[in-house]
Amino acid sequence: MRRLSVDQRRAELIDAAITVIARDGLAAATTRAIVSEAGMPLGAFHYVFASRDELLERVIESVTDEERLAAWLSVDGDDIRAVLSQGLDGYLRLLETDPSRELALLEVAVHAQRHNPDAARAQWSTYLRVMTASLEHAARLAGVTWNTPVDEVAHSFISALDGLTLTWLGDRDSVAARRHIDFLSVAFATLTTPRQKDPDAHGHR
Amino acid sequence: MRRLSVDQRRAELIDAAITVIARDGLAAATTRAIVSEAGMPLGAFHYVFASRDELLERVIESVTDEERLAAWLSVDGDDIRAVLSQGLDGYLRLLETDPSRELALLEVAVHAQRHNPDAARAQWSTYLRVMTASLEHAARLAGVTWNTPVDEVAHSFISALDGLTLTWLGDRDSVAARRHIDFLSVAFATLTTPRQKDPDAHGHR
DNA sequence: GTCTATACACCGATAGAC
DNA sequence: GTCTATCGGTGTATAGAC
Repeated sequence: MRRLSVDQRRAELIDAAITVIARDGLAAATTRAIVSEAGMPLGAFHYVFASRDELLERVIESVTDEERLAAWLSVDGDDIRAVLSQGLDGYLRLLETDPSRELALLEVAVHAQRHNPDAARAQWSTYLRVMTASLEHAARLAGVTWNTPVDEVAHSFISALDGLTLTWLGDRDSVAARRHIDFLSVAFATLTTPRQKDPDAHGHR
Repeated sequence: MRRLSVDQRRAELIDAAITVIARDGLAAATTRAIVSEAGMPLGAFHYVFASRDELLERVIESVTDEERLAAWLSVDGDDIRAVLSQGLDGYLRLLETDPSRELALLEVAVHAQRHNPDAARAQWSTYLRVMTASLEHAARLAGVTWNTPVDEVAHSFISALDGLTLTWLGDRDSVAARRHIDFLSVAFATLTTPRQKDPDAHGHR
């Protein structure tokens, strides 16, 4: 009937899988539930994916952590503490808006950790790279430089973000989460030093 | 043959379930796999539990987060930064020793988040209470007081611990984790102030 | 009370009709 | 290329023998 390209079908199935996992959990995301969500017959599944596991791999890969970090693009201001705080708050708002989606990503990540450690590690590298770029962007905005290697800062920041996510999903306490964000902003701000725009302004020439 | 009390059977099945989940993952923890691990016939399962879900509920309840916090009991020293660092490092060593167990706890927690939010919240309260006590203990050891409400500090600390866990499970980078621990120790130390042992030593009398 | 045997639903995957 | 019908296997739960 409807004639779709293989790539198109793959994309629709990946999308449908994320929807089902977010709504009903990973265990309920059976091949049948996924094709039903996508409005396709069961046969279409194994026509474009070798197995359910292969689909889940593709789900991991498609889950761009950049999504999580999109909040960073809209921040501004010249105070590093405020910039970090805005970025974290933007992410928290994302979390509040769609908690079950974040829970779904967590489920898939934990599943991958056990069933496909290599893919999980690779995804983690991407996450680190994007976070490093975001932190450099934030420092540039606020007119500061990181006084600690930025990839080390990024590691700590990712850890803080993971913790914020897990804790909020557990207690749904947004007030406490925002207090925590304040604490984190101050803590990370101590890893920066003001940047001299012009060496002559402070120089020894 | 062997005559066991219902309570005894329940405890053995819960224990077997944790073993199976740690080894093979939550999805593989079927009733058959669990009774097999416990050395019981399948019929014994539904004799003491109404369903697989009921068992998983009991698993959540039995998973004392106090385990995670046991590391705190062995720390000493009179520098708050060092005490916090030791506590976190002790937990990291626990994580390094038995990663699949922590992964199992994470899987169960995520599952509970979706299938039994109330139990998950209750468990979280316990966690917060124990962490609060640990932090008070740490401050006493180091001769300082928290200058922020201790339950707020505990919330942040749990978030940091959750992040440490999730990040380490993702990248298995112990060097980076220990650098992060140093950062956290310094950051949390700023929330304390030295305590006067004796008012007269500094007093105005 | 304890355990064996089995019912019944649903899983992933495929063969083969169209 | 697309989809229906079905296979073999495994899941939870239970009925009934001991």
